[in-house]
Amino acid sequence: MATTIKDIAKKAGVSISTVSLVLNRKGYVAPETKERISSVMTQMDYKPLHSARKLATQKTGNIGYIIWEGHFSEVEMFYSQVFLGMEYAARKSDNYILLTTVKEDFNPKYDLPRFLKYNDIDGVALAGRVPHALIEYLDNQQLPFVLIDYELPGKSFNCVKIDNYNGAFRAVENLILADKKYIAFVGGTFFHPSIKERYRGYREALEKYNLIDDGYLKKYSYCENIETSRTIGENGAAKLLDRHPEIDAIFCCNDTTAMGVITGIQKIGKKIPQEVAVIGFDDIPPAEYNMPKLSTLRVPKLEIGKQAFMLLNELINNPNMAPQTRMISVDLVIRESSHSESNER
Amino acid sequence: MATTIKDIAKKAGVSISTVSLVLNRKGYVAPETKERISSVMTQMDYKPLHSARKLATQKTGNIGYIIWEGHFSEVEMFYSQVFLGMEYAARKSDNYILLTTVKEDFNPKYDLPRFLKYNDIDGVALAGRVPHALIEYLDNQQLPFVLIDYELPGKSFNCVKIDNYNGAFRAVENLILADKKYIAFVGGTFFHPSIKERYRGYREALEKYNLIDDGYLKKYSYCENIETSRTIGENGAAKLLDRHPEIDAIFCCNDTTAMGVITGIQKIGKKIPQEVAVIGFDDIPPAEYNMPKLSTLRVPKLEIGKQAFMLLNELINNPNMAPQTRMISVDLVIRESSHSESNER
DNA sequence: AAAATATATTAAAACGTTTCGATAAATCAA
DNA sequence: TTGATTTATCGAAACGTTTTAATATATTTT
Repeated sequence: MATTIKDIAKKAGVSISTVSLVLNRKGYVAPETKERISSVMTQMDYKPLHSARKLATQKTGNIGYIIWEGHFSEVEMFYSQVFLGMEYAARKSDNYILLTTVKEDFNPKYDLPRFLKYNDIDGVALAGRVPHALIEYLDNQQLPFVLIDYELPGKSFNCVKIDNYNGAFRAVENLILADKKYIAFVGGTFFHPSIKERYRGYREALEKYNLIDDGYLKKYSYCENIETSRTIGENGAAKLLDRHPEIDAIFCCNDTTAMGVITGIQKIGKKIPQEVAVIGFDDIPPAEYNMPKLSTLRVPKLEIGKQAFMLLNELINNPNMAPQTRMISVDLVIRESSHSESNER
Repeated sequence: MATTIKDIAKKAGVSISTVSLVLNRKGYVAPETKERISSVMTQMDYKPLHSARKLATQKTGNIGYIIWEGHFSEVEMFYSQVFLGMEYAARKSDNYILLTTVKEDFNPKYDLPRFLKYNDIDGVALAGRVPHALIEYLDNQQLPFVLIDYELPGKSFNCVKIDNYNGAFRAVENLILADKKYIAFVGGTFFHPSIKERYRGYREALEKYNLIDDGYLKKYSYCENIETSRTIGENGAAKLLDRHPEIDAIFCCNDTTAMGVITGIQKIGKKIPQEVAVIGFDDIPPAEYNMPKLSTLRVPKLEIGKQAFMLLNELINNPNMAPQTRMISVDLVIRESSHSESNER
């Protein structure tokens, strides 16, 4: 039915091998032959059969993308952008990305994603916090994998990380230079190393300017030990501002939380950013459309996906590569929810 | 390297064909032989090679899932759940879902998703509003496809639809029975037939109870002709309540908008639901965690995905099937943002 | 002019399955 | 007992590529 390489060969008056050569841009083939073959290919709308190619080359051409089910449903704005980044990168090469989720009570014995169970992938990307049992499994299977925005203390794996520490530091420093004196932190679960790092950046910026004293962190930071969400932000802002009305800025562990913080502040009736400034982290799509527009640290999510893909590709072609970690830096983008430093003076 | 069907055959002392038969649960094979082969398979951790299978069966085993890029980034809470529903369904069969996005200025001549360009799929699911040029292309190519939560006036395609009309009708009726007198509508773009239908349900419920007069809709409905989002809700609530303080309930075209409406109302300082009740549509994950918790129409997103997958499968196995549309019904779930009918009396 | 090298093309094997048709043994119907 | 049917197994072709090694011609080097 569909045209095959044979049809092309016949019509172009050459052998199958030659057609294959031009298809793969390999070996020597005379310019005029190449030209003729190419034109026959487009003319006959030839599409090489994926499975046949993959069978011959002994690659699957697939890359797995695994994420917690909860993350995908709730924090997804972030990780689905990363997914898109991988997808875009994959478009240029010959790969498909298979996205799947994994349950919170994952057990590698029973719940293995199909593409792992059947070995239908050349490599795997793990997005965000992910079951450790899964990481272990991949490590044992010698399957190439990269961690995205996650790491395991002690172990050194291939990973793509965000420069959380410096981003947080810069944000808080910006608030300080904008003359804010009581800068609070609102965040969610500390299980995630990224959140930890953001908190550290916050703390150390305060230290640098000697703003921190014994009780400071106890007073001014609010964390609920669940996945970060808008609700945490709203609760946090309410409680914090109630107990400590002197707070004039809040740095949030991410944008979702920050948007919650903003509605929390607005309900109390305080002006943003004049009375309380807010800075988030991530720059997810709605941050820009929020009212007021959210100041935040732009994490280049597509770029992260791209880097993950490229790293994974290297790894696939060179399985014995030494583990590599790529650090992605972030940009402070000041919008309406905080003053820009320069506006301030 | 990896064990092949040959290895299994040799070790089990049978032919390749027999192994294939047990692998595919086909034909006659003696119970004890089957048993022996099976145990050899698990023992040797045999994983049939996908590409070889697919080459032999002449199927790709892939299904494409296409969505507008903007939709995926913003309205994604909804369509990504539908995607998950397909993924779950696909897990039980032998399919992978390839998710890809398509740009707003899509042109089938240049921007064709790779899996379409190379024919790497057996069928395609189109999520939500999607470029008409794409639908046309698929139709011409005779590729099996289903529309999810979308339809084209005039043309009859395979699709999975939400019972938008009845859902909206029931929600508004519920508000009426809870003694609300001035029920507004806030929504986004009418390009999407689902939104249109929700609006129609709203209107006809009012008609049924004779609440509607000449100027009603003009007065009480607010729509911005862009993709629906939180911002529309906030703007809508602000303007509507400013001009018409008598409004005591707002029915929203979807949850995202409804959550925006809620913050809008809260900023004005009105009590929800006592002064203004709010009902959304979709029941996306954050609806439940909103403050107050959002009353809404639960759309079974996973079920939609599942139905789409099943319909697509039927279609793939029987390409000449008459176009079918499956209507998925919705449930009214009353939470804190509106009174339950019974609470009211 | 011979030898070496670069260019151009191809035949055939290989990749790991499924499936068709053949064969043979076991069971059943007459 | 014979012939038909069911049960069980297998050999071989087919699926559409890539790739290796061989062959042939053209070009360059000696």
